[in-house]
Amino acid sequence: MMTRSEETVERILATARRLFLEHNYADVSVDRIAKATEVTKGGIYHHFASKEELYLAMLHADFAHLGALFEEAAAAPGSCREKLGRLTRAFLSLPPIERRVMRLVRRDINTFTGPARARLIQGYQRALPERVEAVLTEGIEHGELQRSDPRLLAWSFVSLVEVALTPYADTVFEDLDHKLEFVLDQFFHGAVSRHEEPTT
Amino acid sequence: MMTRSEETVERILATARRLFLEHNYADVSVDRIAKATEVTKGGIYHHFASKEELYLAMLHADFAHLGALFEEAAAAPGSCREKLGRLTRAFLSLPPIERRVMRLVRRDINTFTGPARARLIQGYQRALPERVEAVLTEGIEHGELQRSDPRLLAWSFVSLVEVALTPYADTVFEDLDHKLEFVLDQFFHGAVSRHEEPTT
DNA sequence: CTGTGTACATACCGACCGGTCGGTATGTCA
DNA sequence: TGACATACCGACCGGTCGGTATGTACACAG
Repeated sequence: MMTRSEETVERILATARRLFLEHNYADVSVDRIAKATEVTKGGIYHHFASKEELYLAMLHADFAHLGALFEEAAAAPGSCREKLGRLTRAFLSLPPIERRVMRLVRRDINTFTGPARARLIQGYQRALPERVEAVLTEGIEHGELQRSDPRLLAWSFVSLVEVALTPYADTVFEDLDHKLEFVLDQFFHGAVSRHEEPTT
Repeated sequence: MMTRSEETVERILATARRLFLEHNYADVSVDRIAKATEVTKGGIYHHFASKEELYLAMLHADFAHLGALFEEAAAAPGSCREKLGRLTRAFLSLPPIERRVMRLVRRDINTFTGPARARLIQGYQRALPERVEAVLTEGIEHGELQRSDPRLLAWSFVSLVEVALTPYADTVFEDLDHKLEFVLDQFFHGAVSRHEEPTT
């Protein structure tokens, strides 16, 4: 069972997550988080040493959570494409608020410097791009993919997924399956006209 | 010849560009720009109505400049791939500071709301993604590319170029040509092993 | 019932920010 | 040379922010 303290911390983190997703790091004041959580600023500073620590704690918790999810999706057997498909499906199936956490890093990364920044990047890398990279490295070794830098490919893939997350993309695709197909096809086969017949 | 006023404005814009590239919009105070330009805050507010206007003026000037450059690169005749190649080469050949301006929008976009935000997005869209989209639309009509949403493809392509802009990418590729080849190959043909022989 | 630590609330500080404003130095033209 | 505009300075204001110092309600141990 949760102690009252733990529960308060969770409430603060949930509120902070929501606000930080909607606004800039700088535009979300500690007092604002406090009021939205129905706590006071003093209450927040009882649980967190600084605004920065609160922000980082929130992000790293989500990184750990999402990282485990992706790990599981990539672990099951199958081809490179199947693994990436499962991983991406897991991502796209997340509730929007959790999904968008992964974009926060890219947005607010310049707010931090030094070790905090390094940890932030590392946390993000481990949660998503490195999982993708592992799958791709395997794909290259098995001859499924041509020899290319796996990290760069991983970033390309993640970028492609992010494009599919835009509101505009939702107007293009009927459902998640079509969206997923676009991402995978574009990544694996590119945009050129394909002349080979479908393997009926 | 430049008047003294114009010259000062240019100096302010140049300093602002540098600082805004290095730090968040919120973290760059008007006073900071003033000190770095060796002007006072009052001096800046003589030329610009607000911090926001200063920021937007800087970005839109760059958008116009870069947009014209890309327009020219895409205008010359050739296949879809050749056009994108020229456009991307023009981009990659820019001095780093000008190149990175295009990433600013994505980073600071959440700082603004309402019309300023809309204009910002529009300015960026017109300068880069729409040029790419035009080339791709043509490519689809000519049968070079498979039928797919051109805007989504354009964003995918731009994302791919952005990946190639990371410092890590510089450690992977020997020179600009290899980098360009990676971007184009990945976009047009994807990551799978290609079994067809090279067209000697 | 009393002591003691935890979990907050309240009040406040110092720094800083965007923006204003009165004044001044430097022209430019009549 | 005087009238006026432009370019710029520097002090200042109201407001907000992150962070702190202090008070207090309450759970639980003895």
